[in-house]
Amino acid sequence: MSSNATFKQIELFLAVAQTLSFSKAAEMSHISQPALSMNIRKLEDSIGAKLFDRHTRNVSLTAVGREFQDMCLPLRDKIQQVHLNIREFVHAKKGKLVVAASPSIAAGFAPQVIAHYLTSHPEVEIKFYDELADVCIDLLRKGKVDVALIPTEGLTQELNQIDLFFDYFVVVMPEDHPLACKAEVNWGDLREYPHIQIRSPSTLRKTVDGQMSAVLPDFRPAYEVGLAVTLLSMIRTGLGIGVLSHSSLGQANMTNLTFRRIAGHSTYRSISAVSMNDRTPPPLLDSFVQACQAVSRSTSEFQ
Amino acid sequence: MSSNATFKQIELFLAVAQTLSFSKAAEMSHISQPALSMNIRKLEDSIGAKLFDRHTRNVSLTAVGREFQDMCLPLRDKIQQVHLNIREFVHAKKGKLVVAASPSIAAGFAPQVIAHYLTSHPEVEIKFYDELADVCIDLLRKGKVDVALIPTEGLTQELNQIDLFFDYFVVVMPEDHPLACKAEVNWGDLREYPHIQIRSPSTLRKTVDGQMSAVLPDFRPAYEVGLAVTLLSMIRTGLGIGVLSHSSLGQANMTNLTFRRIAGHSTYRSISAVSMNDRTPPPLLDSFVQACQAVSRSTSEFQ
DNA sequence: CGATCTTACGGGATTCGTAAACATA
DNA sequence: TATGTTTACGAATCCCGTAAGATCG
Repeated sequence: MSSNATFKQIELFLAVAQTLSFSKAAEMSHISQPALSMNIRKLEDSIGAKLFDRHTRNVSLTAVGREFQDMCLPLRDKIQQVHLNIREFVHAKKGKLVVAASPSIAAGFAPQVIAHYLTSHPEVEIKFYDELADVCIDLLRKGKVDVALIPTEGLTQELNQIDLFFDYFVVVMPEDHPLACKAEVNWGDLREYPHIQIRSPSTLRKTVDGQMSAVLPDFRPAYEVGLAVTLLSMIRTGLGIGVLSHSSLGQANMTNLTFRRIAGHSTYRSISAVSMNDRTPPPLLDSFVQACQAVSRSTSEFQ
Repeated sequence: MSSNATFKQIELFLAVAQTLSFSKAAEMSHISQPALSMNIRKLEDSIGAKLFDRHTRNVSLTAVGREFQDMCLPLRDKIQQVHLNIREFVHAKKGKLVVAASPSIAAGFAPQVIAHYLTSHPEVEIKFYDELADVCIDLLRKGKVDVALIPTEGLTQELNQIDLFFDYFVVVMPEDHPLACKAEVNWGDLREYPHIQIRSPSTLRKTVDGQMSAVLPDFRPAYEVGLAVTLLSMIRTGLGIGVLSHSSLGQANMTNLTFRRIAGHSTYRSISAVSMNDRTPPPLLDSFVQACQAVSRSTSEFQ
């Protein structure tokens, strides 16, 4: 009647079924033989049928016992597999990790980190979102994402932030552009040239809008585009200049283009690995953040 | 560290994972909420990682918890399936049965019983051996066979025997054979005609040899063949007569042949369902033996 | 008589439920 | 403050190991 059979009882049953001896199975299982007897009896009671025919010198499986053995052997395999898998997961040997990054980070830093991470953790399955920073934080809050690589400004305390590197703003222009003569430029230098911006309200966009408005009250971009690739292409044809983050240029096609760092205030932002403070981190998170730090230290464009 | 997780703990974990509430899960599982808390804690300890993030107003799965849930859901299905299957097996709804029969029974009675049994127990899987009675008993002893349908003579006490029907010896001959004029024959009537026998040392063969030797000291068959079909064919062509059991003729081609019952002593044998006395019978055995009795009662050729 | 399983029994660990404490929205 | 989880603790239960009993070769 009762449906409570224990893993241990099944293990013990299989030991007896294998050895066809209570005493040997007890020794093998490191329990006393009477205790084993009782366990088998309990199991038989819960099943409602004898599993073994025991005579003084001979133990043999009944028909029900044989059937039960046939069913339990794959079951034990499954249980052991679950055990093994969860151990590997807990010990951060394999697992799943959901990563988000804001657009500019997704364009340069994040892919490099993921590639680097997978060389040392080939069994890990990474799901990646490239979304605006606000969306990343929302995904974090909802628990859809384990860690976000985003610019950090005014994060609430519930978010745990580990700084990775400073991402400088640069102005991108054709190689023969007048500004290319200067070693550094500042926000004021930019106001004379038509701007091309990415349409989405990214943190970069907001910063540029704010700073440009300060030096040119009725600032408006000449063009708005959806993708960074389009933006660079338009700059290359001489339609204007644009502000991007230094870290995102590593993966871009920069032929006939050059860039200059912007000097002054609000000319960089701190990029961090952000996770939820009050949630237990996935075991892989530590090693992933370490990979982020390793990449940010070892790669010149993130320094 | 410890690798002991209980079925119950997994059930409780899944309940909490489903409801995301300790109190609801406790109520659903009919245990107190603190007890549930403790079980989850034990499970977490044995896994070595937190499964839930609990805050006062909010319970959510950790990454490890999600992974564990993904692994446990199919595991629970498997466990429930084992439960269901073993229940069906114990309650004789489905299962396996290994049947053996001696050659003459395998030729007529056994197939009819099996066919009849499968109409009422379509889920049962029957394995069938047709072997000499001695071999059948050997298979019984070795536990390879659950029940044997064999002639019973001098069985030891370890064998449990349930009588089914009397199988009479008959002499088979061409329709125009001189003996066909008689309503009954006796062993002495047979000595004047050439005998054809089946080669194997079946119980039938042994009986015939014994009885014929009594009436004809240097009795020897004119021909020995391997199969009953061959024997009948040779009788049909007039090469001799042969003794078979009545029950085995039902399935045979008897064109141009007729048979007469042998009168006197040692002219029949008792056919029984034989199983091991000291072994727990498979749950299906009872119903199978009942099917044997039903067939032997309802079919005229077994009366 | 020896090997092997079962029963009996006492002690220790486990587990449960009630009640109180604790933590957040 | 109200809701929901954890801690504390006493009692009941479970489970194991030792020792004795039973059974068959």
